[in-house]
Amino acid sequence: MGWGNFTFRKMGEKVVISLADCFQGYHFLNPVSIDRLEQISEKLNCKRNSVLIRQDKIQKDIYFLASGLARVYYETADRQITLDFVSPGGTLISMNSYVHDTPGYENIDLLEDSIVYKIDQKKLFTLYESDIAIANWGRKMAELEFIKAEQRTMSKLFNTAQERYAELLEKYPQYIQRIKLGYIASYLGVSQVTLSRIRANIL
Amino acid sequence: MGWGNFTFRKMGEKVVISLADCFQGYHFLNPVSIDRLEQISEKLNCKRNSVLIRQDKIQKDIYFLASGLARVYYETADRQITLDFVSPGGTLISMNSYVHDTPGYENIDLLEDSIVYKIDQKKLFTLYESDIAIANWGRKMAELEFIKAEQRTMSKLFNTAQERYAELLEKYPQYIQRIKLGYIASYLGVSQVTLSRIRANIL
DNA sequence: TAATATTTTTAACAAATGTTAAAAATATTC
DNA sequence: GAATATTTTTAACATTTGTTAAAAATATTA
Repeated sequence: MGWGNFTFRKMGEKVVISLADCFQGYHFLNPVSIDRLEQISEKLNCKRNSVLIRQDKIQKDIYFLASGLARVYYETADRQITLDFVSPGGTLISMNSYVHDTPGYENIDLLEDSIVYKIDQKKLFTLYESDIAIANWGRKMAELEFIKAEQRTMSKLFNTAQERYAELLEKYPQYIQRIKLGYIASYLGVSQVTLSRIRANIL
Repeated sequence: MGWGNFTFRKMGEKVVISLADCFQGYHFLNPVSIDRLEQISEKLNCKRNSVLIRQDKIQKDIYFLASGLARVYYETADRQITLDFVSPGGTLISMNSYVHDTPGYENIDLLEDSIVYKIDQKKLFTLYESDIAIANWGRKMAELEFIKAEQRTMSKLFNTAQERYAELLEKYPQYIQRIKLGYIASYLGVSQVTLSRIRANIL
């Protein structure tokens, strides 16, 4: 998950990341193993507002976002909290579902028309048992996703909402303008009213 | 720590987890692979208040806590935030350091005299390349640590400090009484004064 | 056990943020 | 492009939590 590490082209141009680059984003992989992973992948064209993963459904498969934009959020009866925005090259996964075959916590929606690759979990688990390069790639994926999640946690613990908003603006101006303030506010951990106040101070 | 310690000794319940059980906590492992892991492990007897991992040092190795109690925390110039308490059977790791060989975020101290096993990261990485069972065990470790961290995040996002304190009390009554309120307060994400108010309400 | 040090609770006040509701701005649809 | 719907900002007020400092309780040391 997370904002991909890929540099953006000119504003307005649509970023498209290849599936192989999504894989290699975690770890070097030899061509044979890449081919094996591609064979258990399926390309999907999804419309804006599609729901990829729902917290009440078992969603074992992994998605790689080739283009578009996604939002990851948790939900209770009365609240919805945005955990992350994911840009092309990023991974969309409900780790709990992927690991335990049970419903996870996260909902994942697409905020834009997107291209995603779906990897069949069952077939991936089979590859883990037979291909040590893929097993280590899968290890690396979990490790790096852990670190990304940890960085988000750290940022939320130690930086003010104002600092984090400024960071977002600087790092991803092209996306922020397309995302509803309510989503951003819940990502920052404040109410939308407070985010409006922050914006009024900054601008 | 008088009162808590007394209770503990009286109950005669010092928990000790074997190294093999620490390993198997993540995933089944065959005896041959367990043996390989044990060969790169070192048993350490550590005193209360020992520092295992410091955020400003590279600490690549992993520790398994066989007995005792540990605290994981992040620190800045003006604040210290407790992330987790770890009880026997748990793993002590600075994931960023373990993965990237760079200083991580976490400090880990022992709150009690403890027995820990240290696993040499370099040798572990070598095993990952040659033993597919260990590679998948390492994958499982990262995946399950991710899920544990996610659960902590979820709990902090959706439960009140009061609810989380009640949970702690129920889950680790024997430990909580031995931990300073300041540590618990920062784990809950409130000031110590607020935690005192919570306790006054509950009791 | 007395003396000292540490930890926890309480009190008073200040500051920050949430809530509700209405107005303004912007986007979408026909 | 006008009408409608959605999103964002602003205002007023209430509530929560943090801060500081002192008192009380508990633990440690000699």
